[in-house]
Amino acid sequence: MSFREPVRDGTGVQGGGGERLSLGVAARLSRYLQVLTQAKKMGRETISSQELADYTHVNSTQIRRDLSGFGKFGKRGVGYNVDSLVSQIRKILRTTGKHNIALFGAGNLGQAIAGSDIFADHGFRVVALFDKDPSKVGQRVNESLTVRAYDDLEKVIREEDVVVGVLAVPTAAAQEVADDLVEAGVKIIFNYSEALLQVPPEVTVHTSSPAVDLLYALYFYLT
Amino acid sequence: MSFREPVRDGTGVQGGGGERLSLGVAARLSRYLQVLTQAKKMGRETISSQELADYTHVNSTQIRRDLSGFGKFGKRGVGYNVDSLVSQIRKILRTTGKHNIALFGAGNLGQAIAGSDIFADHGFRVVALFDKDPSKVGQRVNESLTVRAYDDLEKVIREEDVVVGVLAVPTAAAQEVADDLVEAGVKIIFNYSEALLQVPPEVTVHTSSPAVDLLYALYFYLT
DNA sequence: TAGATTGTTAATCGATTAACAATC
DNA sequence: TAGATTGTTAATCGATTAACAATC
Repeated sequence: MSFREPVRDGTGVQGGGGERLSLGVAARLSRYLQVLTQAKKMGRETISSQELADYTHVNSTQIRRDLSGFGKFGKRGVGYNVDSLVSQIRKILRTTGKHNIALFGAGNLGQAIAGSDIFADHGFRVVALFDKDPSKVGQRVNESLTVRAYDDLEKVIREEDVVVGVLAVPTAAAQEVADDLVEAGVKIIFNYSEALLQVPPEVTVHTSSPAVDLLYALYFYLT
Repeated sequence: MSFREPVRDGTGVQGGGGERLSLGVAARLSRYLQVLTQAKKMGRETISSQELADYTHVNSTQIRRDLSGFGKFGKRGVGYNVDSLVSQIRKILRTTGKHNIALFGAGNLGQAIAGSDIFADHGFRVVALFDKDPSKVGQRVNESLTVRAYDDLEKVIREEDVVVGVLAVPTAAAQEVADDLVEAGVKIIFNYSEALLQVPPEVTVHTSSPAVDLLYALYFYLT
């Protein structure tokens, strides 16, 4: 079977061609990748679709179906090789490269993000940390990051090739930063504040919502 | 997926009776609630299904469909009353009560969570903050929270009626805390570490995954 | 071999969307 | 009234699941 020709079979699964994945498939592949990355760190060599299902809360048949649309990655009776599945999914999601992030807000949350591996593990690099508080500017938060002045935003975004802006600022300040990011040409904004951000249609905002997930889990606990 | 519900009328929509919502409906209602809560804070009196769609990334027809399954909450030509929709959804999700949370880890992330409104806005109250570092025990992190000794876990969980444990601890420490929470009878664990937690089937783990959402947004940006 | 797990099919359920009458 | 937006239908698409042969 050739992977050149775009295979459209009505299942929403495609060959390795040039077409876009559906929203659902892309979201699920990203989740598999997260679990696989961590499994790799823990020294796991193989993982079964059932284990992936336990960790991602996606049905194991769905997982096998998602993966088999792109090739035969598994080994019957054994499972999937963690290493090779990671590279396969990265290829499918086209996220094999490095992508630069600018982080806003050097408070508790900003420092927690700067010090975490969550972004780094997936090819994202925090290349700049901004804060409006002049007394924080110049402060070193880890080996490679120093708090920069907010006024340098546009220049830094351009020079460092930043594609994602992450907002760890107070809710009241979030819209202004978002506006400045849009102005500077950033197309993806990750919002950790509670603000409902107004942005042009070509810009994607993702608002982090731990309480939403909690409400949802609680519903099933209570009923 | 561990939650199966009985099939009703084929539309996935139900009357206001006592039945369980489907996973999808419960998840979406929770998201509407988040946006409505913030809209209320901003002084909005009404909101249209289209605005809700913009903020939640759920189709506006889907939103109207979800809501109309429980009653006629909107006013044609006007939209939905924010206040009344908030109480309606809370009623549907049965989250009108208060629920207590125990937070683990008094580092940057733990302090960020303790100082945020995200949980409080949805009826969750952080009633205890634990840390294993003896030098942090007794430290005050805000008006009502003082870092407690990890050894008091079981006693505090029982006395304070804690239903959710939130892990803001290093990845290497997460499994041990999870085990102790399970032991103490907690059924919902919210995991901010990268660890893949092993828990019994009756316990729900939600692992926060900002990088996953980012990967996913990036895919659509790059293609 | 025996046990385990993939890859795949087929049936059903739920989500998505366009369209539009009802009505505020 | 005129414009806006809900509530609802119908068609289609994607997700979910059980089941099981293939095969490691």
